[in-house]
Amino acid sequence: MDYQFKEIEQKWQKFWADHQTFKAESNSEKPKYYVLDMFPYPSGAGLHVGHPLGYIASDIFSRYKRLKGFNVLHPMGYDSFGLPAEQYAIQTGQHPAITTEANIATYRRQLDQIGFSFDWSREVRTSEPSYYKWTQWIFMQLFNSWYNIENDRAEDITTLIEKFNASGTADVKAVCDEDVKSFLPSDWATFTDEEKQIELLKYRLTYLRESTVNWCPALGTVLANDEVKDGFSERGGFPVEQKKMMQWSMRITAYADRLLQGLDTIDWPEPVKEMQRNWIGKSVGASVKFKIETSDSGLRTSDYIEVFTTRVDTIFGVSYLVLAPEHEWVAELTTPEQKQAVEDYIALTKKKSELDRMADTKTVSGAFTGTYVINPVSGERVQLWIADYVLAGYGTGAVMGVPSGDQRDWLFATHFNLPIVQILDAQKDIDVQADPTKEGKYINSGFINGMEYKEAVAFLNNWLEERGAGKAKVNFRQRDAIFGRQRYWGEPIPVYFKDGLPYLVQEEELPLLLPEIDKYLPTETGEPPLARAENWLPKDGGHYELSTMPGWAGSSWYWYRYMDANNNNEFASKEAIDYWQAVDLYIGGSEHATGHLLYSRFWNKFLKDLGYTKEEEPFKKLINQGMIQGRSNFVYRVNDENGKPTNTYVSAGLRKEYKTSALHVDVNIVENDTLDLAKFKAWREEYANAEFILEGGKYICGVEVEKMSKSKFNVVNPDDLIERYGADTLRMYEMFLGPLEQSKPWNTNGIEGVFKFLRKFWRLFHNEEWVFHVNDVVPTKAELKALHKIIKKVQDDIERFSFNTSVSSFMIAVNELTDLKCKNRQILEDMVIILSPYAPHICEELWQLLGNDAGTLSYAAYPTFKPEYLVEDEFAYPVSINGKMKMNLNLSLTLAQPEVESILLADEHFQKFLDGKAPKKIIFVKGKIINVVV
RNA sequence: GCUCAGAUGGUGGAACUGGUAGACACGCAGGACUUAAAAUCCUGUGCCCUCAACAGGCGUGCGGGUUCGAUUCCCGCUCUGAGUACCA
Repeated sequence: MDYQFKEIEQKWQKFWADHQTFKAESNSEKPKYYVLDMFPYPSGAGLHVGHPLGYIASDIFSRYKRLKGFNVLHPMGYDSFGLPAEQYAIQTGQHPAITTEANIATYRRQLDQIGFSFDWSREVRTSEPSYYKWTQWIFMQLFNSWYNIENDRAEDITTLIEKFNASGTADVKAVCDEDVKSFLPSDWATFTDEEKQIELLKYRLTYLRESTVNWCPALGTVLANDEVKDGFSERGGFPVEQKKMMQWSMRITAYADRLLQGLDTIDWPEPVKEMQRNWIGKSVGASVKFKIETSDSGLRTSDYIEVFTTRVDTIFGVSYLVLAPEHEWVAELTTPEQKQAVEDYIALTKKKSELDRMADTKTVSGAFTGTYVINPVSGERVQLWIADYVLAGYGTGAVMGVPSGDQRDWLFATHFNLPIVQILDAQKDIDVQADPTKEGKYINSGFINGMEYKEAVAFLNNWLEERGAGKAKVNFRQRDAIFGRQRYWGEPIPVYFKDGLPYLVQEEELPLLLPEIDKYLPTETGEPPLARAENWLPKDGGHYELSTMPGWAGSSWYWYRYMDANNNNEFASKEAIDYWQAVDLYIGGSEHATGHLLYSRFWNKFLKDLGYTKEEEPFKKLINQGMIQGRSNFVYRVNDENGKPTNTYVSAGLRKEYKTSALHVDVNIVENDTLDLAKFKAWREEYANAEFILEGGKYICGVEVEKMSKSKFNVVNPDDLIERYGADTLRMYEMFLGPLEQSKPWNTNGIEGVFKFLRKFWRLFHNEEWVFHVNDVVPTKAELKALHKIIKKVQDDIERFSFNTSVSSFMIAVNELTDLKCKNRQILEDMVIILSPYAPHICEELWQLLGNDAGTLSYAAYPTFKPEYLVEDEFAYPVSINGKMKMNLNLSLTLAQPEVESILLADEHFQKFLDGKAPKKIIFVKGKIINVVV
């Protein structure tokens, strides 16, 4: 029979499902291997051809690892809480759970068609109560924990209470809010329960705090920093404004250093690590206090202004101090004479939008407050300014200006005529621009004159600390993550409020179910949708928290749930966690670099601190698959002289001769950029009577690379391709397209080549009449060579995730075996095994035809590479003259340079190239090349 | 601005440690089969010069360098894509 992909694929997909072929056991004699895909949000649009790219790669890897004798965990699930289902609910009244369920069914059908070897018995859905029960449980652990800096890990809150009881705050080194109280054990004892709770909340790893949040009125919710782009929401592009709100936060900053250090231990793409490093933004420096000079009018808020600097060594070069315009002391520190100027300036900065402020980094602006501060090291008075280049949200919102060493300070000083003092003898041309060098010895720098950088920093930090004027300090850009959304379709936060204080619900009450509501909108009074729930009340009185968890909650621990997905007593059993440990290979998009991947590492470290898990890092190796862009096709409608559209469409090559408008055309009625005219006429009514100006008898469409989207008619659906070519062809073609990590436009041109390859492979096992036919003769040397070449090649390729090159190699191998007329069972059976990770259906069928038990292919043994079959005794040496390849010379590989030289010089053909000239030197590299220098 | 990735035929791409650039596939051209088309098969296909060539020249973004030899290493530049942005 000819290659009947449809029957074959259906047969084996059913077989795998019926026999649970890929069910993984959480114990085995075999070594374990955990392959994870980033689970999808099940959107209403279904899968397009770009989505499965990473899944195919991970599936090939999983199948390969099984053949290599590993016990492989390769699960799949759905990140099923999210905004689109809720937006749809708002519009239609349809419960998001129903929409989600339907979308998941579509996803599942599409995924099944591609023949993935997922263990579906471990499927998770973040929106299922059986799953989010444990997301809530982890939240409760965070609430019940604090970060002990001494032990550098999270601990149960009871250890903090013990410390308070024993010695008050004296011994406590914690990551906590800034406004914590200092108290003695005797004070603690006198606190009311309420006071104690208020104080403890300042230490908990998830805590409430009034924070300025990114409020998006259009979405009716708060967004995380990474969900906001240039003042607009990443999803939907709605304006975002700043608003103060009581919010749940996660103390991720406690883990900043460990998150940074961990990056050095994991095999991730360098750009993702770099993005996380930048996001965390660690800077080592010092905080320094500048005393405020009390003016005659008695202005004074505090004794000091504290600045953060990474160049404390330049402190003698300070010629002014700057506060952010939003700094809370600005009004109090402004003298009456400067009041007008300062207020005008603040008004000006307020008018500037985020965008203006970013675009315009060149213009220098600022205003003098009239106040002076005292440089702690030199005792010098310097002016206190405000300027919008200082950000209120970073460091202390105050900066010391050192014009000789910092270009931005230099511009500021030059513009406002402030002094520029050289502080290092190695600084050059500081009258033209700043020189940030750390070289040389200090000058004009008081007691550090003559010192070098390292010495000066250490000395100054000490000096400042002894006098209480400053100290060494590490600053992070990263801030605590806000953990609440004013939305319906998310995990309820397992907290209730009584007398204004938050309390956890009892563990037995979990899961705290999402209540039914009549409308999925905020209430008229602006409360979140959950406020609409009737009779949704905690049994101790009070009311439940009305926010739900953000999108990243459910995905921050899901890889553990897969280890033991159906466990009702724990998020995963200790045995399962001990066995599977961490994800060995994680494949997904780089868009999650600073979101999901950072939060997951945070929760992972937390769970480890509490002893529930073992691994400091959850994802050992990460691969980012490239984005598949759309490739749009266009037709060109001819316009008449008045620019009015006609009914005529001109082929792309001829369009310059006419006035035309380019119109998107459905890529599914275009093949190799040639338009199917009949389908085009049938596509839309307005084209029914279209006329065409053809080139070479064809209508050629224009091409452009854009995002894949419905409105551009460039969405290619895997279902259509599977219908036409089968899943095995789709799988191989997606890999054949190019390197996995590279982004590229989808182009169906070329899929025929892969389909032809599979037919050719099928034909190897059949005779002219398409009857299955193999023989049992002893394989020839040439056949063995072709086989072992591909065994080695594919193995090497898979290990380095170069799937595109192995597809080519398969083609070469099958071409070779076809030329050799190979019908040898031994050879072909090994071919079936090595191709099976890529094209599992056809291989299962052939495996069975070869007489093996159905379905045993998935756990067959990968053939062993034997280098002796590749050993050659002759090699066609390329002979080049002055590096230019001229001819090939067949020589025995046993020959050494002297013999080779004499044979070469005796060669007539070679002599022709020499053209009478004498060779100066002959380079001979055994098995590689002969190069003659003339 | 900074960081990272990349630039190879008409197209997707290959060349893994400095050793025959363009594998494999698409497309295109020619041929076989067919009444014809589709499908299938065969042949050719980097560019230029040439009737043609197992003749010559050019050729991996551009300009230099190291080397017997560079797509690969080094220096400088251009362009494209991604991320990030007054971070003190």
